[in-house]
Amino acid sequence: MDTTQLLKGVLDLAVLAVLREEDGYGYDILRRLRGAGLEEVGDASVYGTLRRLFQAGYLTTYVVPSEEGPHRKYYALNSAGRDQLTRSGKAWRSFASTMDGLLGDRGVAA
Amino acid sequence: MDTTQLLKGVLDLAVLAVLREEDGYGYDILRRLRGAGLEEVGDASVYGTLRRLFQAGYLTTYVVPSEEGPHRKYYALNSAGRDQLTRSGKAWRSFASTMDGLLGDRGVAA
DNA sequence: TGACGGTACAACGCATTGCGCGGTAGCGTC
DNA sequence: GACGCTACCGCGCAATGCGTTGTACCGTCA
Repeated sequence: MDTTQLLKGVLDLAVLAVLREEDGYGYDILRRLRGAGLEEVGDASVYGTLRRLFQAGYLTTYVVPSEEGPHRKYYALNSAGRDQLTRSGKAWRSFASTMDGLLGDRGVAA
Repeated sequence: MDTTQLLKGVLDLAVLAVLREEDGYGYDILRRLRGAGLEEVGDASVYGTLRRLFQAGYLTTYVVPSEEGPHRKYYALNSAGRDQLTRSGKAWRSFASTMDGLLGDRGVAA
């Protein structure tokens, strides 16, 4: 099972979705994603995605020094990010239902 | 909407699913995929995927000369291909439901 | 004190894979 | 005989997730 390829193009959406609930920093987001079921996400993927989303203008960021470890770079959704989350969410649902149609109503694995 | 990245890792599954119903040749599969909703699939992607799946041992192939055009290279699922279709289908459903969970039960776009 | 482990971030290069573009070729039509 | 549809393929590009390595902060425990 290679979740790697399935993640392509959806990790952005997953990160945006996780940030919708609450600001977060990389390491934290990584754990939230894994906790949600995406257990095979690599840390480098999350950090890279965050930088990409930030550069695309979907996130704001601020550094919070921690007294119990290294500093934490928090990321937060801005309005462009929320728009993007809505758009990507719609695209995902549409795509997913197309795939479900292709796989057959009775289910491939049934 | 960039379906390109969403397709990554799912085109294999889509092609296998289309072939489950009936043998097909590249150009035909392309039209079936587009008809099913994957309208932005490029022809090169389909031909490449078919070659990859064949090389992986999931497909058998045979050439049928056509009297109304160039020859057609048909592809058919073998038992390994059907197994793979089942596995990939399960992986897809599991992944999709994880994503749906992340997007929230009430829906992002609601 | 210093070795270890957990937290936290980032850079580098690799592998996969979908796509655009161009090319070859058979066939019918006008 | 130029065009257009069918049908297939090769080449190089771009996007993106990942493994690895490196940096650095902190507490614990020997």
